Amino acid sequence: MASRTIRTPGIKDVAALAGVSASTASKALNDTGQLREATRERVRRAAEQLGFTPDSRGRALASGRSFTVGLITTDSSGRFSIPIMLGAEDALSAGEMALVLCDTRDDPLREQHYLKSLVSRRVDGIIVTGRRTEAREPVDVPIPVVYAFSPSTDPDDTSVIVDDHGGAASTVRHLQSLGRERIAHVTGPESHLSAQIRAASTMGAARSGFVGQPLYGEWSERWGRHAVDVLLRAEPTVEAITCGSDQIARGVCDRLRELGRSVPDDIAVTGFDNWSVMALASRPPLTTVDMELEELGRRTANLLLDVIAGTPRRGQLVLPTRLITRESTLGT
Amino acid sequence: MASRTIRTPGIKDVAALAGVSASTASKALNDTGQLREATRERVRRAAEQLGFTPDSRGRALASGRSFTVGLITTDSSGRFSIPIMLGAEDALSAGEMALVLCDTRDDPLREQHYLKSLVSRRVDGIIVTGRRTEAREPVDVPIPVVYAFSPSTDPDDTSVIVDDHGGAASTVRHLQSLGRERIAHVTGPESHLSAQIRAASTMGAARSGFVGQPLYGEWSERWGRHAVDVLLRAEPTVEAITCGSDQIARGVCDRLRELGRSVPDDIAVTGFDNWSVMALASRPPLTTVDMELEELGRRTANLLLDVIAGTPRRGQLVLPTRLITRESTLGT
DNA sequence: GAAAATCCGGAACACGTTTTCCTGGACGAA
DNA sequence: TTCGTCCAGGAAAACGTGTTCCGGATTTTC
Repeated sequence: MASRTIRTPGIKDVAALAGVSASTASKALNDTGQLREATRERVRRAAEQLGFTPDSRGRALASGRSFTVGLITTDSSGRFSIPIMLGAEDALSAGEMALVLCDTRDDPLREQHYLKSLVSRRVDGIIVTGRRTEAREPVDVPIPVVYAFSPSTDPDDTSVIVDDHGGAASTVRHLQSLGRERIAHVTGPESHLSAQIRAASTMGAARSGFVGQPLYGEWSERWGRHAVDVLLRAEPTVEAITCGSDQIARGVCDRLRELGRSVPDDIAVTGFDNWSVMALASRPPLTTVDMELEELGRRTANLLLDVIAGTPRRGQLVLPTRLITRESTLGT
Repeated sequence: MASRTIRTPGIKDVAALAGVSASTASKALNDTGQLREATRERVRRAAEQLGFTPDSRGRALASGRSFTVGLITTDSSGRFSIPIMLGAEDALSAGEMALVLCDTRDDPLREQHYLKSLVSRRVDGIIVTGRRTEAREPVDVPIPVVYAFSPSTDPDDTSVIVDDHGGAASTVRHLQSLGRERIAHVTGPESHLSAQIRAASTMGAARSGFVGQPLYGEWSERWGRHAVDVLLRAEPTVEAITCGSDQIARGVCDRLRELGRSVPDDIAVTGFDNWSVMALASRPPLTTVDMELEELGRRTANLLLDVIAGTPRRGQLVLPTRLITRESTLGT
């Protein structure tokens, strides 16, 4: 029993080595209290020598905060949640906050479980994000919550969302500035709010230039290709096609090329998402709308930090999108 | 000063309501100690009535564990880290463990920072993952660590890696079973270990049937398209092309179709990764190798739990891949 | 030289839980 | 009745830190 298990040194060990009390050591390391500089330095050296790392569990207990926030996502496999997550993590880590990840896999039971776990961990706040732009039921926890991408149905909650409307309108204005008037729109399922909004905004911006009706389908290249056939049969004079996603736009480009129509000379095409693997691999590369999701994640995190700090900002914050112009409208 | 700020109820509140001491309440709720069933029930009811949620910070302090593990990833935007992360999170959450996410963005400084933070949080263990299959420097922390995807250079560390060799060989055997003998290989940069290994294994499995040399390039559709031109010029009699990634394979298929060559009737094609957005959108859909990364994440997490529990399993664990057969080799 | 102001550092407590040890009572056996 | 055994539950310590308060020492002031 001579040698006990080695322990990571605590503040008491540091204090002992420096010849002071634990409380003095705490003050020295946190630059608080009234201490002689010499003492401070002595403690610092002792801490360094022992490789002291403060135990944040103790700190959390003492401070009443955990310096942790939870991220609840209904689908982290999706390409929307990921950048949001990364942006949030980035902003939080700057504030010495850790992010614990909870993927509910769209299961309400799992969500309840995770919420309970986060409450139990006394996280300082929670970010809730989803895959759709439809508003979602607010979560019921005694902890600050901010919603990202999928807003809360309660308008008094804090939500950060994408400006689908502005994004769609920006593609139309861009095309109009290039002299394209007759504009069509191909997008995903009509049941998706984002598809509806983008379609409505596109029609609104194109005004009388809009040809036919929005073509609703699915978020796939296959649908994009098929939609071209449908569209050209009905509206052979179309000058530009705005698409609800880059996948659709890529399908549109592929089909147009197969039909011998030049993009953008004959018909200009725009996408939505700036999903690089689609937008850049498309032939030609796509002019598209970047939702700046990573920035959205950062903003969300900072908003959450504000709420935690006691200065909440209620309501929906709509973040602007950015138009990325490439060959599919500009040519080479 | 009559009413204090509302607090979330602690175990003492539960104990008071049930008319017992805090320690008794703890025993009742944890099914430990010697208590009358009636007392247990009384405490449970009190806890429920108050909506009591145990504070895991206190528990962590008392138990010496934090029930938290860290995940260090050098690139979480990449499509390899994500599934690993999700698999790990899945396996860990089953064990009531939380996962804190640390994206180093390939910056050694950030990595150091995160490691320090995780040590400070006294996480029970750390998972380190990367974007490449090359071995990486081990991290230096007094905490159990398991490496996923990118193994540690120290063979005594615990690492879980993908069977690149077996995956490549499985595509060749599949093609041979379909009667294809003359097999070529198009892959990414020769500087990438995974490209080298997949190429070597392909050649080894194809034996004398291998035509020419492996074509090294980049992980892009563009390179896949270009490689077809190079290959057909040099080896017009090739019967199958195995590719180092689905992106390359998709490019290969596209170019072959443009040249009027049928896939798979004239030339069969295989990919690698089973990246659905590539493999399924390709025309035709790709036979490819699924690295089962989510399973890899789960296995990694379970291995870490073993290490934490005190039964480490040292060395490299090579996880098998799964061949997914689709029209690019089978036809319709 | 004495009183007052200032500075430094330590003791004690708080945070919320678990765990170890202990006590008082009930009960059975001799 | 007395002793021993067993059981239910309480008191206290432990985990590691931050903070508040307080006393002693040193310096300043008259």
